[in-house]
Amino acid sequence: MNYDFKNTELKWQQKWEDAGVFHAVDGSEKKKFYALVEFPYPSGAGMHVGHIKAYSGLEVVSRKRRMEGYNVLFPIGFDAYGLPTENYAIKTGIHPRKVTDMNIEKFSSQLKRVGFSFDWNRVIDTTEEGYYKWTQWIFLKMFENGLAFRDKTLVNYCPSCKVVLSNEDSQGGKCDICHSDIVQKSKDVWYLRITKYADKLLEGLDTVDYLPNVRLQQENWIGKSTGAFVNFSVKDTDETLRIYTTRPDTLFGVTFMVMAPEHPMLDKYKEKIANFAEVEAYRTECAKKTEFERTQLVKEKTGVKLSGFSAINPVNGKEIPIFISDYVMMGYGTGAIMAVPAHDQRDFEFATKFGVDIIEVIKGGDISKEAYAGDGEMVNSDFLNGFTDKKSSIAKMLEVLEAKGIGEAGVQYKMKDWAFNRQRYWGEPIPIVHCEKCGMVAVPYEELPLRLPTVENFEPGTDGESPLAKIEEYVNCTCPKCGGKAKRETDTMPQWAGSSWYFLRYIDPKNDKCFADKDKLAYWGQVDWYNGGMEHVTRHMIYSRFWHKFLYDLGEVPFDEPYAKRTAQGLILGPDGDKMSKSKGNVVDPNDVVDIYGADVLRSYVLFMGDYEKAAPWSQNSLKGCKRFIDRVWNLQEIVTEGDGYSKKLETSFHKTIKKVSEDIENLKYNTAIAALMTLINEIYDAGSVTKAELKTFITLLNPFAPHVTEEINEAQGFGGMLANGEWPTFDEAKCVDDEIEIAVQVNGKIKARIMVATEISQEDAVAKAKENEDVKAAIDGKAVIKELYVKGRLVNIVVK
RNA sequence: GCCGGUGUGGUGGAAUGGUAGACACAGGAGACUUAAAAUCUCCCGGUAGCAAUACCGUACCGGUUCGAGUCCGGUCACCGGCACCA
Repeated sequence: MNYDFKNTELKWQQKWEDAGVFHAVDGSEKKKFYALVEFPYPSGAGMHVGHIKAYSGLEVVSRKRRMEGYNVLFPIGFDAYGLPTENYAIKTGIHPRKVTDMNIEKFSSQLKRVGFSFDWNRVIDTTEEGYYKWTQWIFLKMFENGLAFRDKTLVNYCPSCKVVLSNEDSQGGKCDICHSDIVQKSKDVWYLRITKYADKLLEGLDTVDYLPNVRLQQENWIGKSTGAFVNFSVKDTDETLRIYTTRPDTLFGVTFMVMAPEHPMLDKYKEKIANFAEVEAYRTECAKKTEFERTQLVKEKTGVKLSGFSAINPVNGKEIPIFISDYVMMGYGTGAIMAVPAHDQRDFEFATKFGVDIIEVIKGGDISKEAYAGDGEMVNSDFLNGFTDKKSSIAKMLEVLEAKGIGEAGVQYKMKDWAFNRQRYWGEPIPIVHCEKCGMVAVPYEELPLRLPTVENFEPGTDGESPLAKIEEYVNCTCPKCGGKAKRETDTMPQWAGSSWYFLRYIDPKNDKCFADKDKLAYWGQVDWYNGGMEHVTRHMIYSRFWHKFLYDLGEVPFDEPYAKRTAQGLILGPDGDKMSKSKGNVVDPNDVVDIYGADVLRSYVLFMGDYEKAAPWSQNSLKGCKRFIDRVWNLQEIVTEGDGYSKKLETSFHKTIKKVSEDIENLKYNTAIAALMTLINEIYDAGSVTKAELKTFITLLNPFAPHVTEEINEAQGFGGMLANGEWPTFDEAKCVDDEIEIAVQVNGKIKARIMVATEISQEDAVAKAKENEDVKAAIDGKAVIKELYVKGRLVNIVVK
């Protein structure tokens, strides 16, 4: 009997849709479960099997939860704003709207062919007016609350093309298009003040259940450091040069200071700095370097010593020189550092090259060779000498410094404010108007959405302007405040905007009064389980946690953390072991697999191929193993016999398998769950027959993995109903153990025999029985028994001498 | 450089400190077939042996333990994240 997967799969997909079995019910009496997968970016290339793996994990969990009686929300949508679509539009002249619709169409059909149990009534598209209206709304709330602001930054700029370039497009300091030298140009950009939420984002990690690795990456990204701010006075001025340090214990070792070349104090004192021309030359040199180049470690230190401009070390009143160097960044700390060459390798390299003194203040290293960054006894440090252990006494040390007015405790974060604009067409318009009189004015809420105008030409403008800047009827407007002439902001939001709150919209996707109804938000609450790629755990997840916490502070959402639990799947590599990519030509299209083997085989294979959290190469051969398995499941119908309950032979195996599959699904161990079902089917075939009740249990356990074939068997056998609405099997812990088991017998830890014993055998009986074995007898013959151990259900170990 | 993770057959991978290699792929032998595919049966870490069996074996070196793939210390390799972060 051949299994016709093609027609069967289509048939059940239709039946599920007709019956609406996967629709989440708002406010249902049942317990709720919200499973979230990262919504895809609908690219022209279509989906690859990696997407299928990413969704299959929670697909299995969702199907199991429904059978366990939960009201499950398992939605899908499309994160459709972004560069690839825009670039495709520029190349082909097809409007991004049209391209996006086509791609969404393609992705949807691919997803539907796999039979995912998504709630298709709640699909969202971030580029739809009804959606981005609320993205703009949240932005305006941030603007209103001072979290969205404009500031200057340095960008890679090509003076010839008059275009702002990304780091990727300006490698080696040359423009990718015209190959002329790139310069760093100061530009006004939008920022979201995510740094204000740094501590909340960090503390929130204690209240959620993320994979350890996910948590760690977020902590590193936020990069909190504790230390001190210290004020150095500048000689012959009233100026204070403020620095941040994590090592206030080394203050007596400070022999010079370094300022970032962009430090604003330099311009303020250009009259006083005797060699300002040299400073300017160095700055020009630095401006040519891209951020990428500047952060390369392996280059030699460069810099300029300021003449006529020096500082006073506040701990000992000594005069010390000030340098400028590009190893100090304007973007971290205060843009200036105290240099301690004896105990910081970078300062050491600089001091060695420029011939500055190196003073040891912590014993333990050899400062003639390299800087010593470890702990040790403090020396040459006058009133700080008593503080021997830097970790426990740093707080007390700060008290002393504070009392003397030298500095105070401080905190710094590596995380920077979020640069929130792009000079691109295909993104959410930033709803701000620039008025000559009133400055920046928010577009009134009732005018949202501020629609993205339809244009013919999507090329970015010259001088780093958005394509929108060319559309006069869009740009020119009246100020909502004073009614005078004004110009619209023409930049759009970055790709990360729409995805920062999408999980909230699934809760109430069609609401046009608010982003989501309060009662529905209260009912669905947090996302119970969020799964996605490791590549999104820093930016996307931190950005969305930030937005969510902001909305919580506004009283718009009932929980401060959006995701209760976060896991991540490993990549599917190409058959060659490389990362799948179009350029390498090693991409596997799920449609091809569904055509040849069917959706159930594809679904089973992506979960069976290995540890869900690890990367694994695609293997067309291994796929066949899953095909055989599905066929063998179908063919169980040939050996089905009448009869209720489990047969004597298989009862224990069934209880064990129910337990194993149930637990493995909860622990991302889909591969061993499927393996357990394969083991069970092998046992069934060995037994030669399967009862109806057994078959029903088997197909129910397999249903989350292979829903189509199991529904078909369920129907063919007249079991009634749909498995999608079925009940998850239960097991009896007492029935998970066999009466008799095989245990190993070791002598001095080496296995000598294997014997069958009753499961509940006592230590004495087990040891006695072991000693009856001929091989064991031979091994212990004539030796003194020192110790006898019995590990229940595992082994006997006899230690002899 | 710093912080994580991983290292097991020809391959993907299993193993609460307790029988290493479950499950599957590939390979080999056989059955069925005119033949092939499909299916079914058996074998399948290495060395020696006809075999029973013995010894070796989870990157490498050492330790703890009756017992280590698993725990501890060190080394090497690969992967991921951060990175002149003061």
